[in-house]
Amino acid sequence: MKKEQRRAHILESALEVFATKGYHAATVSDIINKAGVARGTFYLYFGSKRALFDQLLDDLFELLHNSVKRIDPGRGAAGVLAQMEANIDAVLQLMLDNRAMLRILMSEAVGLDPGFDKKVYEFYDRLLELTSRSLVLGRQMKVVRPVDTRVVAVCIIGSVKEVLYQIAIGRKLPRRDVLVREILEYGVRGLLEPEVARRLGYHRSDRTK
Amino acid sequence: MKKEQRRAHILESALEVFATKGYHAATVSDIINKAGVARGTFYLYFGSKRALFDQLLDDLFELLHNSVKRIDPGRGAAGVLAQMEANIDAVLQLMLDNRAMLRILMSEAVGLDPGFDKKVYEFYDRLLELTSRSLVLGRQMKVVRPVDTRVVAVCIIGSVKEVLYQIAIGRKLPRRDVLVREILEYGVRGLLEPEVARRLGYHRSDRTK
Amino acid sequence: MKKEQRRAHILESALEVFATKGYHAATVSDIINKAGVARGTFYLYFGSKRALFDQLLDDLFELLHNSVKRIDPGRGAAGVLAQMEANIDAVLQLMLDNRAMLRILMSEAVGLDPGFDKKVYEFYDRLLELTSRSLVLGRQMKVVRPVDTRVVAVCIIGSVKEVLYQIAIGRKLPRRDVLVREILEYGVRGLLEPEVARRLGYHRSDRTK
Amino acid sequence: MKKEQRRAHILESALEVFATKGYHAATVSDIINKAGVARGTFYLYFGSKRALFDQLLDDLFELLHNSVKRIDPGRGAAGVLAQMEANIDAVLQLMLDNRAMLRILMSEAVGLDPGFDKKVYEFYDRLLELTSRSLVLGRQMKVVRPVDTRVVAVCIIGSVKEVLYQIAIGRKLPRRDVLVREILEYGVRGLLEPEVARRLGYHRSDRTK
DNA sequence: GATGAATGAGGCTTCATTCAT
DNA sequence: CATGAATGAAGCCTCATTCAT
Repeated sequence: MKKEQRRAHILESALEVFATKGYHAATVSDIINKAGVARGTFYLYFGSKRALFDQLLDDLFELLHNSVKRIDPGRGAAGVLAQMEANIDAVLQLMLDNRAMLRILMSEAVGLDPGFDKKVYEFYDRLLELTSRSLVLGRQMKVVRPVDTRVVAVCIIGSVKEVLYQIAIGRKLPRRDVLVREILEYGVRGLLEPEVARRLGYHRSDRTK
Repeated sequence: MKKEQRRAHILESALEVFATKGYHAATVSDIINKAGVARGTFYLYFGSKRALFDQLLDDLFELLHNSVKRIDPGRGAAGVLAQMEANIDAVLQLMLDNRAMLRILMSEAVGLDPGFDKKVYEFYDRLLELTSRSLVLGRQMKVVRPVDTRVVAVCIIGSVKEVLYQIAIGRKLPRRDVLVREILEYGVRGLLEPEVARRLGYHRSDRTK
Repeated sequence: MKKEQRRAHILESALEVFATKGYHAATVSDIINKAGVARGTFYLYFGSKRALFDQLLDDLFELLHNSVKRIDPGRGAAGVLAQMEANIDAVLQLMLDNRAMLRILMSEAVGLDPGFDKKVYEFYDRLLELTSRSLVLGRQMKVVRPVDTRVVAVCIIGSVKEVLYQIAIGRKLPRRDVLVREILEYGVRGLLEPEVARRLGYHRSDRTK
Repeated sequence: MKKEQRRAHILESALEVFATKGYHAATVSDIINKAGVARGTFYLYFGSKRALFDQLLDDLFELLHNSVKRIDPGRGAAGVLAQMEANIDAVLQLMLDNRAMLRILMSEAVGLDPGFDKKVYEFYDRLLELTSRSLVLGRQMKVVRPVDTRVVAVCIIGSVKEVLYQIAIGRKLPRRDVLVREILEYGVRGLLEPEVARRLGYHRSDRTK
């Protein structure tokens, strides 16, 4: 039991160090100093700095994955929207409550090396898959207009990611509830005034403008 | 003249190396080998590896910035949309034509260190500023419904960025024209069928659902 | 009783590990894994990895020493030869039956550090002393021709050692009885045909060729 | 040119360090301190401590190999003996003139790791091959009595090696000329007084004692 | 200007040994 | 007695940068 605590403690310390200095600038010395353990202890629990970061990333992805629920179409269009909202809210809440993890996801886990890239790629793959599926579902329910679901899924993920990224690099944005609402509305109703949309030919569902 | 060519040659070589191996994995040796110059020569043209990367990033940001035109409201709602489309198209074209730069932007320029973050932050700042301004303009023209322009600007940027990111990490997405259309339509008209939007109360422009 | 068994068990395990991986490449972890004891237990029985190896070497040298009997001159020239043969045979048998120890002797005990060298030096010293003494005895019995007993003793030891060394590094050599016979005959009668030796002036016992 | 000198200088310094402290105990710091070069310079010339030692060993083996000449049977039995003497003399001279190399060969190059063992094995292989061939030649010339040439070749090499080994670990032995004579005579005429050999049945060339 | 040999700070990792339980 | 988690000294190697030619 003590071991698991120790391990968790080192992991936490490393998380903070990585978030502050970045993966490359962070040294094992930084981590063990912060954790207050000996050098050897570090390697007792983690095979390498890289392996520890791997672990951190896996944990983060698992948390994120768990906070996103698959859409249940059973409750109609309004229900689907509510579920989408809940998902966005959960992701934002998770990441905003843990800025260190946010920085890891948004900065450190990017372009580290092919091995990491693969892991990140696969994570976004799962996320895109979930999103795409929801869009296809929406199409079947005649709720979503004809779109290229692959591309639009990317746009949706991108909106959430960018909000988080901007927060990660320090930009001040509104409170979480506003963020969720704006992201969602931007996605579902778009930017135009209904009246204008109609006038510009955006009132039909087909692609022939 | 000769000097400027040499400098450009080293810069190009470095771009490829950084894009292939990433900033940290790329060594000065890699760069001078690719460029075919001596080690000392490298430092004759660039103060440090870091300074060279700075230069590369500045160039990239300038290119990107130049490919985005400020929206001219004089040509009405349809004109504004066309200009937005042109901007998205220009950015995609620029980056798709230069995968090395795309990789730099999407991977290497992220989370390098606080100094770089500032540069990147400022770039996105200018971009967000432009986008926000367009949105405010749209509001004034009564074309855009009431939104939090700061947040929505982030969403728009995020959509474009994510499309580019997914391409950078190797995902196959449709041709550029499809991408532009989908991004734009996702943004301006949203996902919902007009009929559904109306039913769900998304037909009014105000926020009181 | 139990303690002595445990100690012996660790010693055996270490012997195998050292023979397989070599002294330096062998870690205490390797040894305790093979022995199935805890790390602390190791240090309960042996002061250090080095001390254990010392022990192993002492045991080996004692075994070897015991397998070499002092020559009894009482039984004439033929008896002396038979005793020499028995000694060589005993050493070969001992080492061939225990390849792990052979490897230790031939590889690991060599050039470890000045402290070990002393131990090894002293072992060979005793061996050379025994051999030299036999040669001196042979001279007194007028059986051995005039030789530099110190040097020739080294040659004799060298022949046996090299045969063992070649076996240790994996060379296929004939069965033990052939080895003993060849080593012995090489030593006592030399290489030349008696007729040739006579012709070349090797028939006299003195040094004036 | 300067580079080759630098390289040779580091090599020499390393040779001394290895001879004094042994391969494992010797650190790269020891070597660069002795050579008076920076750490990086070491790695400019040698990929690793191991690679440098490899080089040292290769050089040594080449020197040794060059100092051993293939026996020319054209000059009769006496000529063959003279050539054998010359070979032994050359090897002893080479090694005695360079105690550092002697220690490397006798101590450090033994049992280092499988890679090194192979190199050493192959060196002795070539040496044994040369020696065996000479023995076969001697048999054909009816100069050498019937022996197992493989085993006897090992004995011959062993005699020379052991003399060198004993010197390497610090034993005082006679001057080189005495060593050569004793080794040679031990090999060619054996230990017995001709008279005794005859009496014991060692006067015939066949194996039926 | 151009070259490339030389530098050395600093990083990661191993592993023999200790000691509280 | 036995355990195994913890320790930290010490080693190897990399690579951005400098500078004499």
